[in-house]
Amino acid sequence: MNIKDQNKQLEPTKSELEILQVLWEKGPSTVREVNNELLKQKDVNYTTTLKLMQIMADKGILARDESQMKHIYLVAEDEQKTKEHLLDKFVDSMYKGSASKLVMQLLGNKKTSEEDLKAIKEMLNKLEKE
Amino acid sequence: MNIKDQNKQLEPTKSELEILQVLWEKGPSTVREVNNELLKQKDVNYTTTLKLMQIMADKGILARDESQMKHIYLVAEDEQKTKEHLLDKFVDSMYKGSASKLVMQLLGNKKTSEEDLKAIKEMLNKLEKE
DNA sequence: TCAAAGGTAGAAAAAGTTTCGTACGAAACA
DNA sequence: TGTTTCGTACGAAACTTTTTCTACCTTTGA
Repeated sequence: MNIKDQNKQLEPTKSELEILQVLWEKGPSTVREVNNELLKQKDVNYTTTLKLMQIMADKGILARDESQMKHIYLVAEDEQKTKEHLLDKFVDSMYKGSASKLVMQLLGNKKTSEEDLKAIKEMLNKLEKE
Repeated sequence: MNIKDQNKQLEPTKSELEILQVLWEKGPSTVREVNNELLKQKDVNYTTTLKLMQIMADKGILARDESQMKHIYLVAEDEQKTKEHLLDKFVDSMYKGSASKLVMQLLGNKKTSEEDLKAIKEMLNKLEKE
């Protein structure tokens, strides 16, 4: 396995990410459950979701419990770790690794709410004390 | 053109993003120049880069000056705007739109340097005064 | 002038991702 | 028991993205 392949394992595709998000939120689920969630956002066939989740299981992104007829899928990797990796990649590629640049953009963005600002300030204060 | 298509225009693919990054950094360039930069990161054929940039020009992501034999390509969209859009999308999909969650992850990350922390604090102070 | 080097363009192949059709097994139940 | 419902598996089709091949034009310089 070369470096590129290693990265690939850590880089879910767009559709895979949608499924991961459902599983992160709902916890271990059957294909049917995941598909029902996805249906709230978009039109998608049951077998499509099934196929995708099977592929993800093959890749090692998901694990599954096959002891029952309705297989239960769960995320194999740690959610925080995966997000951290994706965030890192994003910061690196978009802001040359500068976290402050990203935050600057975020704060300059109208969509950043007052609450968010407050939460960020509190976080920094807390960090400072440590 | 439907909404999905509009979004698509704003969403460069992975390879397209690599090219955008070069152009953001280096400014208007020829295909050869861009390709040389890309070669520092990965193996890529000249014609591949050419083709990609042609496609991007077709899509309107890039503009080009054809007055000379060596066409000069430049980014058509505003860099900040594009990054903002991509960041928004990222926050939405990964952190359900919560900027503070993203920052929290960023700060918890070992890769966030002291300088970054300092810069972020200053930024917040500045924002507070306004 | 002619060959070599370096450029663009377009078609098509290759690779990757997503979607769908179909087959078939297990459970539920009239 | 038979039929309906709900599940998985698998292959192929459809679509998107990336890469390559080839043709041909322009510039340069021996």
